[in-house]
Amino acid sequence: MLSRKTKYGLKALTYLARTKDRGPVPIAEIAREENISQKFLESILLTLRRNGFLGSRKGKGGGYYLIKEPVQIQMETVMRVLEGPIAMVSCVSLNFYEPCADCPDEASCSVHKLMLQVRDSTLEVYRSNSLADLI
Amino acid sequence: MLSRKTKYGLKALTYLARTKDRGPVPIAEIAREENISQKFLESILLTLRRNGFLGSRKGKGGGYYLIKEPVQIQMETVMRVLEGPIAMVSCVSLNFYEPCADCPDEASCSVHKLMLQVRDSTLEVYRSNSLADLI
DNA sequence: GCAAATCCTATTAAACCTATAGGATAAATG
DNA sequence: CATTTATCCTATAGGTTTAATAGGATTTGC
Repeated sequence: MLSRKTKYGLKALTYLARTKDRGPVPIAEIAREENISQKFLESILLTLRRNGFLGSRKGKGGGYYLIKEPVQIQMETVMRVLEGPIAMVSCVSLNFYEPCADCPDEASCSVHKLMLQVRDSTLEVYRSNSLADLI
Repeated sequence: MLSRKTKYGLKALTYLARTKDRGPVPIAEIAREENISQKFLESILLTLRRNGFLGSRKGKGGGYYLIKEPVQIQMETVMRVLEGPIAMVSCVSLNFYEPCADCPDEASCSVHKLMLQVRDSTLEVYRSNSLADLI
């Protein structure tokens, strides 16, 4: 299941992409328009900023804004930041690899074999979608 | 992340597919060979039996066994039984559909759009793999 | 100075996952 | 028929994660 964090993060990014000519947008507005708990969204936008997707301005007239073009924001990166590993098991993870404690041999592991295919096909979806494609 | 329940369930099914000519295999053997907690595996095999994948025999010489040919056991079905919905959000789920409470319009929802693609590509992997393919 | 906003940490409440406990039931065997 | 082997079944503990909230500190614009 997709976490709400990711869901809300994607919605916020989309919202900011749609309003990108308007300058900084306050959290309160995004939360209201997208039906998201404001405080929760606050922490999500913070991580998106810390990970280089968003810029922010404090004070009156402030808010969040995209610091890249929507076309340049790949879902692969977004998903890793919000949701974590794309792979369903760590032993097939590209960025978060870890061997399974219980599994003596990856090459002969049925779970490994199946999850590798799932990872590859999911990755292809994320790689072929930028933020611009979601609008 | 894949739950351990699913992981163990897949390993057990694979084990039973490999030993399918030997008749019923006791839980204890599978647990030992695949490094799985026996009690936990017990409950997993129970659900697999209740869902029509396995048969069982009690008492001495008893155990679990496949009641279909490995080729006929599709990963799509197995995954639904063990892991639940294949979709990452309920609004794109084929078998567990539920509308999102916070989302006024699916057609224009970016999350919906992306997750639909992920579901389709994942589904294709599960549909093109039977238990026989994992051995 | 005041209001509007982000920034940041901590805490709670609920849900879910993994594993275990403890026995009930059934079958095979000598 | 007693013993052993094995599944069957329910309940529950313990831990982890997630979602949301609380409460204030800081910065900015006017």
